[in-house]
Amino acid sequence: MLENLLIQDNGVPIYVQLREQVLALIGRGLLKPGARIPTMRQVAVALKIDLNTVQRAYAELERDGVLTKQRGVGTFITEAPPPRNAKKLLQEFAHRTAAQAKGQGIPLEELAAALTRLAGRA
Amino acid sequence: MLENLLIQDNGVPIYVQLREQVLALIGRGLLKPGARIPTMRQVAVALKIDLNTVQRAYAELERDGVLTKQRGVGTFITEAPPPRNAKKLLQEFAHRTAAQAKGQGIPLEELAAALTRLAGRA
DNA sequence: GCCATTGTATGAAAATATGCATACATTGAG
DNA sequence: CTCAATGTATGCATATTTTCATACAATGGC
Repeated sequence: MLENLLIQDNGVPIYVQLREQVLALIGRGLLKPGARIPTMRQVAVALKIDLNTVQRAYAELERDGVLTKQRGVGTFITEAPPPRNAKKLLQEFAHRTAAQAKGQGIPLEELAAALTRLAGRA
Repeated sequence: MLENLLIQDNGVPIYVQLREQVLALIGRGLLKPGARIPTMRQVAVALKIDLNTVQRAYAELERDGVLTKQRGVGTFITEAPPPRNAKKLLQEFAHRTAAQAKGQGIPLEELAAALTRLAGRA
């Protein structure tokens, strides 16, 4: 997985870049549920960033139910996605995504189409 | 143009968000070469951010040859701006969104449907 | 039990981002 | 020339981000 990570000096905080890239890898299916991901120390060394910075990224991913950390063992992709009030969650997520897309100048129709295509490949 | 700008509290520096969104608007064709864009003060007031922050975003865009600032006059899109790939932007955004949705346990099909509904109400 | 591995925690320092206030410099309209 | 509009610049305060150093805690293999 380490070879798929790249930290850029573009003003975006390192922990944000790392968090988004892990999410992207999961989305592409390169990281499957239950899979082990590199230790925080490995990531820190490989990307030449601080352990605390990795910790922050991992912590946020765990807070979002994406990762599960096990002390002394390692960190893994969460097996079952967090089950919550699915409808409310979906609506909130959709609105947030719509706002982000609008900010990027991306038409919602095109985004919806792209997501449908991605869903088809699952 | 101001109505197409949206600053979020997602850890990404404000000046980065602003810079990227201006680039997105150009790539989308909503800002054409030679067109005048809002003054830095207008942006600062409209988005409720600091003048210095706008200045930084505009400065980087000028450094990249995207904008041309004229003291006492205004700021304009450079006549021959570097091309921006709208498709790539959409794909990247879609993948990122898909990853986030997956991490939240949201089926892409449902998200796509929800976004389509939101698009219809525009 | 020992111990290497891995995650967790803390405190300090430096760099960066943001807001706030203020002032200066240039341009064009009148 | 006068003046409003606009970009440019500076200093200070605060919060955030990152690095550095160091230590603690739990797990599993031996």
